[in-house]
Amino acid sequence: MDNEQLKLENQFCFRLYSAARLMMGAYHPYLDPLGITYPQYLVLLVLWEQDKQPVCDIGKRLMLDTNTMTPLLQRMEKAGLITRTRGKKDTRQRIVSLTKQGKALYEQAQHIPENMQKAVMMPDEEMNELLQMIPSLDKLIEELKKLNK
Amino acid sequence: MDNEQLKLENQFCFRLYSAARLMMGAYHPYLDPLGITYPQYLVLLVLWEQDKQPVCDIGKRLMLDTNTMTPLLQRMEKAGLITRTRGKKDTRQRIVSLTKQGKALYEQAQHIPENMQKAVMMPDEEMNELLQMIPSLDKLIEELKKLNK
DNA sequence: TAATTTTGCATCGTGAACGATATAAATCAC
DNA sequence: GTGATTTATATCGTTCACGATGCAAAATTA
Repeated sequence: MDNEQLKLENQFCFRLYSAARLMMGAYHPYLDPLGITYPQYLVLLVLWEQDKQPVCDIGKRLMLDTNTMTPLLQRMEKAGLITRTRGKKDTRQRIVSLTKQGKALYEQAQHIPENMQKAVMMPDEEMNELLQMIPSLDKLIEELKKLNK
Repeated sequence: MDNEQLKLENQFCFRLYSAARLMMGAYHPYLDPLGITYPQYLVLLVLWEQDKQPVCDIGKRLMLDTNTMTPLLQRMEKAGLITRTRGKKDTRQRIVSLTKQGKALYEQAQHIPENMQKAVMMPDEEMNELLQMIPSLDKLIEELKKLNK
């Protein structure tokens, strides 16, 4: 079994997969007190930017289909973070709105990004390396989006 | 809601999370014919490098705990890819071994890495950008591993 | 307008991830 | 060697991710 490309060490995707998992784990200390999970945090980020969006718009931002979004939003509704009302113009749509509680979490989330940054405790130099990855990641994501269609 | 750091656009983790998901999706055309999932592919990569390993060693390589590994391996055993035998020296251990079928998949997996690379269809320049990310990703993973302990 | 296609959402089933908890075997401390 | 601790694995419950399917409303086409 000597195909170098088939060694775990040489798998780019495994690194992405691991980094994403570990990163989500690192959010736990900051999201647990708010009673939300990482995907729920992402939904809130979208709604904090713009309240009252249909499910499909949120899904497009997060690149998630309704079979993932619907149960996720149902849990958030049960938790009192959002409401899901019928669209007036297009009655198929479910308009997702922040509740008072969902809006209130925004204040508590203020310091999550900087706390995360501090938590990783990387020297500035390494932090810059990460920031330099962003354009490459974005290009990759664009390619993969095309591929997954 | 004007905290720039709390915009989805500025979330490094969201990019990781999305890239990892989409990348796994891109593996589908190559893994479906083999009847395996991406995490199962990772287990096979580890076993193809070195057969007959206890669960914890595989878990360490993949950075996954037994609560993820055990069900994953049980499914792979049911699919006839591996066997799980008791360790002789340490009877607590489960030694995971490739079956004939599990070994045979190695041949079928030979071209997955290059096919994936072709599928993404990135110009060499962008591919190099991705390869340049590897050291930074590895550093990040190391930091996060410490953090998740 | 009637027929067709597309869109928006929901449901179901399966496979991960992972926190919490349990259990037995191995190791350590004294 | 006995008691305490650690280690290796397993189980359970919850939340995601996602393929497949269904359905009704909207948009398109005939």
